[in-house]
Amino acid sequence: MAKEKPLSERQQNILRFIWGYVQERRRPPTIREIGGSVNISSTSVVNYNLNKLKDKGLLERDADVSRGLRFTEQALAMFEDVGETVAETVSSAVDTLVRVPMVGTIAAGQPIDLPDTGHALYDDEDILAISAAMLPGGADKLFALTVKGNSMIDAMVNSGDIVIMREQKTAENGEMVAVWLKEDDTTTLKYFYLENPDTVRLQPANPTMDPIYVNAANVEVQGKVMMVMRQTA
Amino acid sequence: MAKEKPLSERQQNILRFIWGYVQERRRPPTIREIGGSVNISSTSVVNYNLNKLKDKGLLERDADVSRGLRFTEQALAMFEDVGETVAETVSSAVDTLVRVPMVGTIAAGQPIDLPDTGHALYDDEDILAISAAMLPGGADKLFALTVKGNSMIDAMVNSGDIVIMREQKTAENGEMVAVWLKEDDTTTLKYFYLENPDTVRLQPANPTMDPIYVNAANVEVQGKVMMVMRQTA
DNA sequence: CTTGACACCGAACACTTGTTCGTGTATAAT
DNA sequence: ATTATACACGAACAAGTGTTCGGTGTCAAG
Repeated sequence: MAKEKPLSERQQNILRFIWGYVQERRRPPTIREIGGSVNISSTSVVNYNLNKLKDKGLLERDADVSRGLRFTEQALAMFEDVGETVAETVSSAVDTLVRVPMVGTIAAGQPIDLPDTGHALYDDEDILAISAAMLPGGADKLFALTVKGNSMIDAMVNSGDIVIMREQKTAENGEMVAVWLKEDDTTTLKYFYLENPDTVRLQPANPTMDPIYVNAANVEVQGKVMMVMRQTA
Repeated sequence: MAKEKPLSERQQNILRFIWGYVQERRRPPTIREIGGSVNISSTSVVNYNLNKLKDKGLLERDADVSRGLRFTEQALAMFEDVGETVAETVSSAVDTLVRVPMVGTIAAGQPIDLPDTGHALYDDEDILAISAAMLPGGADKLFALTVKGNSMIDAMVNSGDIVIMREQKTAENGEMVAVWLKEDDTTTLKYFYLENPDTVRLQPANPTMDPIYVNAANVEVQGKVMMVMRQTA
């Protein structure tokens, strides 16, 4: 792309006019309509300026057709910065969401049923949407479970709470995970620490409660807890 | 509007072609382009069919200009029913979200700073978006606070959790509320019960903990707790 | 069988629209 | 002083595009 000079005032006015015209009439303007709006009486001056805007990467032109103008993505981004259309604003807002399927429940006495790959099959009402900033790492392998029973109070998790998890078979120290304790037939949500190759410390979220130490062979990591949500109304 | 006959196959094909052409090239097609796409060799037959679609309320036509076609809202709704455009799908998805401003913190030793009316002024990064189904009653008067300190563990709320609240000065029995206890200089989050006109029972969320009974005059309700969210990753 | 409505068609035409040409002015660089 | 570039302009032209006209064929109703 040619090295860019700033847009002239006339060129800015042309862009604004084209934008407004497209919003209102759902088609691009003609050379003569553009000229009329910015007080250019000659079609060749309009043509010259449109070619400058094309050189600057803001317009595409189709030759030898009527109304052969189109904004480039760069130009559309420029207009988005100004926030001029609801549709584009909306579209960019949705890019900042992740959509998490509600796939079932979690209770102490059974391992989690992990979801099948992908969740395009879920109905909208089984999808929980939330700001992506709340769930770093993107939407990959996320699912949500509803908690049944009071057995996870040590994790500061109540019955009825929603736990959002990311499928994961191993854990890093300090991560909150769902683990299935094979000998106890129990699922628990706790912070994971590998004390030594044989021993795992599982630390409750409630800081007033003591950790438990279990044999590493007894621990089956089922997922990383990304978020807990409690509806209170 | 004239009594409508069903669209002919040719007319359906014309509408589909126009739709696809507009999506791809960002301008309406010419009479001749339409004719070429549906095997009509005569511009007057295309003209005749476009006028029929206009009579049926599906197109608007501007006379004596090139590419003077536009879908009516009725036609756009028809296409939406088919779910053909991302923009409209996205727009309807966003209608199922609420956007909650993050306005500050909540700690035991101070009353909440309630936000000013409206939150159009907040930056995007201070807005938390979440499925509307999770927050019944709509977006009115919602705000979010980050918890500071461990003093709300009895509410099953950890330091760092996010509390979403709706501004409210009174409470119904069974609602979880933020209350400022004047004599104690304390904010607490508890389930509210008016035991008698003079006495309020404040019930911790943790079912293993005992309630407190306070003089109703000592209690200042500051908002209803709608949701608690804990990031664990 | 006749009539009217509808759908279709080619051709001509009028108008719209984009491109090209030749020219002029101002400014910056050489 | 000269040259190059940017910007500007009116006019002419070619091509694109929509409208109109006169006509044909099919089908349903009377």
